[in-house]
Amino acid sequence: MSGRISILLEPLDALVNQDKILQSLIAENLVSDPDSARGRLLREAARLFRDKGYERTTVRDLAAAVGIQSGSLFHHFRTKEEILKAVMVETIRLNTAVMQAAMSAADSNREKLRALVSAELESINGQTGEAMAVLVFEWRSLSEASQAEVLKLRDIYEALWLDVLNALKDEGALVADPFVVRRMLTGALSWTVTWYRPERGGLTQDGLTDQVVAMLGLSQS
Amino acid sequence: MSGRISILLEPLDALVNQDKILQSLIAENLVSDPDSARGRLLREAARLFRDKGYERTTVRDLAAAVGIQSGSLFHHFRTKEEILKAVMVETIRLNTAVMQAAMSAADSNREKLRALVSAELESINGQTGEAMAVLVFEWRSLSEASQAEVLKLRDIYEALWLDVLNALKDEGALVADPFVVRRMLTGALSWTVTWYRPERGGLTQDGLTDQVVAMLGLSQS
DNA sequence: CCTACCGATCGGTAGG
DNA sequence: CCTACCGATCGGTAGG
Repeated sequence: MSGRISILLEPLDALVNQDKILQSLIAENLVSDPDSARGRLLREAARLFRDKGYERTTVRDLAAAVGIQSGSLFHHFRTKEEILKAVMVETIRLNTAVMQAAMSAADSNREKLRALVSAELESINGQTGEAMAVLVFEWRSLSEASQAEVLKLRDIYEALWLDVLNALKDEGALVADPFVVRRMLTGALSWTVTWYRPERGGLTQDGLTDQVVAMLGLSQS
Repeated sequence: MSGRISILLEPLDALVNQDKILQSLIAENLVSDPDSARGRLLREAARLFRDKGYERTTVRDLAAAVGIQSGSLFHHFRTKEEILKAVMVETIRLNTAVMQAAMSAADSNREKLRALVSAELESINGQTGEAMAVLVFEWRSLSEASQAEVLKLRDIYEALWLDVLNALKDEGALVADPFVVRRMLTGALSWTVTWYRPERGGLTQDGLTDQVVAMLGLSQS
């Protein structure tokens, strides 16, 4: 599982697999088609929110990013906050699906944890528009009503993590409390968006995943 | 070191010690006296920035928190951003001093790491006005000129962490890369501000420190 | 999806 | 430290 060939193939497999999942979610109307007007707006919004923050991103920035006038935005969304909510809802839906697929492909709990870490790092730092970092850092910009709505989806997502961490605890592989570990990982992984620059060389995303797993005291199996 | 008495005394010792450090920093004009107009404003600003974010905090919020009119703020600070910079500078100065003291009191590298984790958790979640969380989460709200200025102080602070982590790596106690571990810890520890509520019971700050150390695979000594 | 514009609020200023 | 106010910019609207 750690030979030279799998290192080359894994990212490719993951990409193909992720595209299949995306297509089926679009078909079920759970996420927007990236080629639609709505989809393109959400992708640009996610990028802007991630890079400069929700509060510092104006409706004029959002409109300019997709080449329309600011007033035209409100044909698609009633408020700016609704755009933030949509970004979060679609991000979490896609990621939950991607992670469930990655989990079912893994045999051991250690591999499952590695898959979760890897997928979340990809979602936070990836160029594909799924900005998990927005979900984490802009949470308090969401109205309470929207928070409650997104929280239901988040609970499902978090349950994936807790199941694996609890299993590792039962195995004796994990010493610390699974709940605390998950919260620490949420902070640690999202924080990578501020410093991790894979395009500058150095640590690959796979190498970073290894480091996270090593930090937890779990060998790579 | 882990008897019933030390559990009771440690927090008190830490408080007394921290106050001594604060007094000497005030004497050197490195941080503002908490009882001065400037000091009270910075303390309220830190709390507001931490709780609702810099962008969402208006100059009118800041003025109201100390009972003056918004225009009067600009007698003390030329711009709102200057207030943010002052909060960050004074926070990092105080914390560097507190940490250096904690380090010199510790014998082993494991104890030093524990002291660093404990001090940072206190600075992030404490009620004493030293809001490390602001330094982390509002970094991008700082102008580039101010960032460069604060960065010099941060480098000293980060060096404290890297020295201890590198020593633990050399001892064989740490498996992962010290640099990566420190960045992960930055995210993990600051993220506690969003979920950790010691006043609600449950995990104590000491217990949380234990969990973090346990998560890193380092026993409590 | 555009043009034209709104009321509110923002950070900051002038003069005392 | 206050009163009174500013220009700019914000999210959002009306009518086409």
